[in-house]
Amino acid sequence: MTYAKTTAFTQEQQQLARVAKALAHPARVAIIQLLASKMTCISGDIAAELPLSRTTVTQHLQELKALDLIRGEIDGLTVCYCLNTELLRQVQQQFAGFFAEATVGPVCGPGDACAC
Amino acid sequence: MTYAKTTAFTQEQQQLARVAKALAHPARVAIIQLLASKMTCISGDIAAELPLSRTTVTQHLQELKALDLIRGEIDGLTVCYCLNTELLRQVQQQFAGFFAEATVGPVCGPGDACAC
DNA sequence: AGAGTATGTCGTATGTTTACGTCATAGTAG
DNA sequence: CTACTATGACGTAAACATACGACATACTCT
Repeated sequence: MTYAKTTAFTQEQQQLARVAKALAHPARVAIIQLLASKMTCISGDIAAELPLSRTTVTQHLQELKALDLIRGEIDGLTVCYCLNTELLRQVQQQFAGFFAEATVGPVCGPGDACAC
Repeated sequence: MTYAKTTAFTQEQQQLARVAKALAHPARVAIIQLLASKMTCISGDIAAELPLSRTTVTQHLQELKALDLIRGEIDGLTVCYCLNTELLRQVQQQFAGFFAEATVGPVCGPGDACAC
């Protein structure tokens, strides 16, 4: 196991990292923004809007779906993806908490507040 | 070039993805939390607090440093890492904006508001 | 049924990340 | 100067991510 030594970290850290990973590719960021901007849940139109092959887009969609950040519902021939706004709001809180924690300190530059 | 087709996405999307990638590993999340919790900028003590070898921790530190999320200053024999709170605040805003955009929609479940 | 369309799965080539041992460097202390 | 400590750089093996073409499935329409 020379990889993924994710055990031994807190659940909180692992969860944050997992979601961050989902956002760690421009295509997935773009997908979420797309789904947010269109009220209607589009399907394979997503693929058409991105500069990637349909196969690759499907792959990104599956990744987001695996984390339940988006949901897919079959509607006849097409598939309808929508944001899981409920979960997104939770994630939002999680990130907000993390950043709040990380930004409380004083600015630390050359000769600044930090005690180095 | 079968990888990193990050061109063709907006600067905003790329930037968000870049930072998300930095947070996409529990060790890096832990490092930032550690630096935030200790007022003083510790150095290789970080390695001692994490369940990873010193080499690996250094690698994660370099990754965070490459994005300028943390700064390292040599103080004699030890090195002093501190959060770049200035930049972190910017990133915080960026994520806040993204999530604000993503969470405005209605909840979309089976038979819910979305027009599928 | 048969043609056509929308999706997802599979295989695969290539690039990237993770983790770590070993070595080189540089300051510290005796 | 010599031994010692703290760091980072280098090399490397294994796991993972990305991108995509080709195939399989399933629904629609005539």
